[in-house]
Amino acid sequence: MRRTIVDIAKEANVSVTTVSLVLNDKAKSMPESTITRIKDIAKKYNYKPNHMAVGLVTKKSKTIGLIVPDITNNFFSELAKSVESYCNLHGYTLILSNSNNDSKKERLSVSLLMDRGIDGLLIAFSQTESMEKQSDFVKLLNKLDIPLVALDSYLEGLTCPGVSVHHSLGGYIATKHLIDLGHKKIACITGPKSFYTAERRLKGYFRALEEHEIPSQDNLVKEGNYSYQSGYDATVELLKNDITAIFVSNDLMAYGAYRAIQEQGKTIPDDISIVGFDDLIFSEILTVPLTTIRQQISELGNKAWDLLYQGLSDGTPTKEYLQLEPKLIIRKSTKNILKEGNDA
Amino acid sequence: MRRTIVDIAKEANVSVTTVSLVLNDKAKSMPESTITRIKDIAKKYNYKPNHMAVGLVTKKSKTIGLIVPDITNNFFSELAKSVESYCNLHGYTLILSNSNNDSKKERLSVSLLMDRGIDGLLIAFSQTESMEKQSDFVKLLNKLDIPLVALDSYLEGLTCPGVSVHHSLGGYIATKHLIDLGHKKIACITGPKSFYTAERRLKGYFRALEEHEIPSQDNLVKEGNYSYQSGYDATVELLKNDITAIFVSNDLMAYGAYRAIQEQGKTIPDDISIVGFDDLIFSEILTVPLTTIRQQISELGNKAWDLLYQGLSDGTPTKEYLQLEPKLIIRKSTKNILKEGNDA
DNA sequence: CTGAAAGCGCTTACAG
DNA sequence: CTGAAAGCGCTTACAG
Repeated sequence: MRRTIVDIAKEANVSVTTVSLVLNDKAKSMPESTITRIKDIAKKYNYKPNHMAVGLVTKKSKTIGLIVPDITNNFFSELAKSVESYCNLHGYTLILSNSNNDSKKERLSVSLLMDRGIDGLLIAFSQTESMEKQSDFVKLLNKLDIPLVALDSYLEGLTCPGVSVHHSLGGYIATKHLIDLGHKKIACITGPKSFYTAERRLKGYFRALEEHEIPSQDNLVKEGNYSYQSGYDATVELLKNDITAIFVSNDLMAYGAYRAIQEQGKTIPDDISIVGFDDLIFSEILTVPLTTIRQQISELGNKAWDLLYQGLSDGTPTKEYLQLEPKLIIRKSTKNILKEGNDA
Repeated sequence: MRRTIVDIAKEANVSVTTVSLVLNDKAKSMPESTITRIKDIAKKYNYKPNHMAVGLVTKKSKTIGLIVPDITNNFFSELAKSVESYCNLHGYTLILSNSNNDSKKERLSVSLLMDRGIDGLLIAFSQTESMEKQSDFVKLLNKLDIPLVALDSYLEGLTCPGVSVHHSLGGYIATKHLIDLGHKKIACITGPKSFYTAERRLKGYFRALEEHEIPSQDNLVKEGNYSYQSGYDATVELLKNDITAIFVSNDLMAYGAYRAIQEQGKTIPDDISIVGFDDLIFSEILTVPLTTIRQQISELGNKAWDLLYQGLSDGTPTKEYLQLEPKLIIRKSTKNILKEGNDA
């Protein structure tokens, strides 16, 4: 049977006030004997305060919500894992919610979680909706009376802090790597342009080209939807042009590109160099291991937590949007076409 | 500002009792006018009952816990997604906890969740510990006063219901498929034998062999740890024998097998047929798509929820352990070696 | 320094 | 049929 603070007070012959004070380490000058007596009894019964009772009076649930588009996506499960560990470390519990890339479900999740009385909220937005429709959602979010942090995504007009990998820098680094290897005819397979991540990565691609005075060509940029099949399809199209390299906006599409290239009897990296983005575990074990951009997800979770915790502790209300440095992982899918040597 | 039941009672000129009754649809013969008046006011203020207050008096948190070894593993994230959707459907909230394959952390999670006042618990056990050490954990679990269901794993002596894929049947089907294709020299790469899943799958392999009067050979069974590298290593060893097929206990190890086979200049399925287990998304997009055993994870989540819900609703206390039928997905990595045709 | 008491926002016997 | 009141298990001003 679960004991209450009253049970302990009785057994220790003190008031519940005293028990509460002692157990919360708020007892100042109290006889050491009383303190140990109370603590001993609490330990004996393995006393744990009733979470709901505490929450009712303190108005804190010690719970935080995390909304992701799809926990099945490895990026988000890594993120959830990281965030969960930080939550636990600080005595918070994580409630996970999948929006299934559906903005309706996303809004529903927000209100469900709010009704639950979460103390803070982390959201990785699904980005499948037009800006206009989002504007009232943004308004709602800005009015929330709990700290909020945006993960790996952003909505126009949001006033909360956020954190993501520096996607445009990633696109830049990937493209620059190709340029440094002597490539000039560099295509790009981007994700849906309405996605924050895709748009930023594409921007990096353009910037790298521009900086090196390589004119960009519309027909060398194809839009996929981050799926394997779309990577395949885009590559089939792209291969009709005279290209030597492709920057692919995520690894999954890069796998599709591999297939298309192989089917055309061409080889990687001899005929076509490929750089991906994400560094899925499979990228390393491909027959031709994929050169790609790695996102440091656990660091992302760390920063996200820091940002949230700042809000939770009512520190200075940071509104900054952090961008973490992505990392180029050079493997075997890119080749230097200047010298007669092999890869990078 | 968040309204309370008192605010609504005042505005509607009724008692809080009445408001509570109406809002919980427990009002029997009450003037329709009063009901609508109260409901309208509630809607106007977007009233939501304070979750902690309700919980304090009803002793229900409408929260359930899910402990998994590693959410980063696609199997568990699929499972979590499925479970979460059923929870939400029934008005429950899911708290996710990672045990990181660490039984200490697993026990900690259980007590943390219990302290939180969850109404039910789903656990996919990490199976990295000896049976003896587990026995007190089992005792603790059996004493829990909330419904519990075991997921895809089991501990000796547990008295709760559970559900998993019928692993031994999966191993059987996989091996029988190979036998049906004319193979007789069939190796097996198993997972850690201390794992429930690995042990069961291996058992299925043996049963299929036995039923077809193919003697099993110790040197044709290698134990891996479910990792890519271990699949590779095991295959290198196995290839020293005269074999024509391998049943690999999970897809990731099968990928390692692919690499080893390829490095030896052999081809799949012409020289070696391979059957995996899991059906990861990558299995389909391999150069030689992998024949494998698919676990129907969303159904698993469904059944798990049903089992838990039965306990939650205090129905008949089922103690059954359900085993779901696995599905053979035939692709290109297995070949019929009897007739001169091609694959299955 | 300690304890009695109010109060957090609900639900639910129990009277009227 | 309705409402006053007790009570869920805590925390925290406020008196003594």
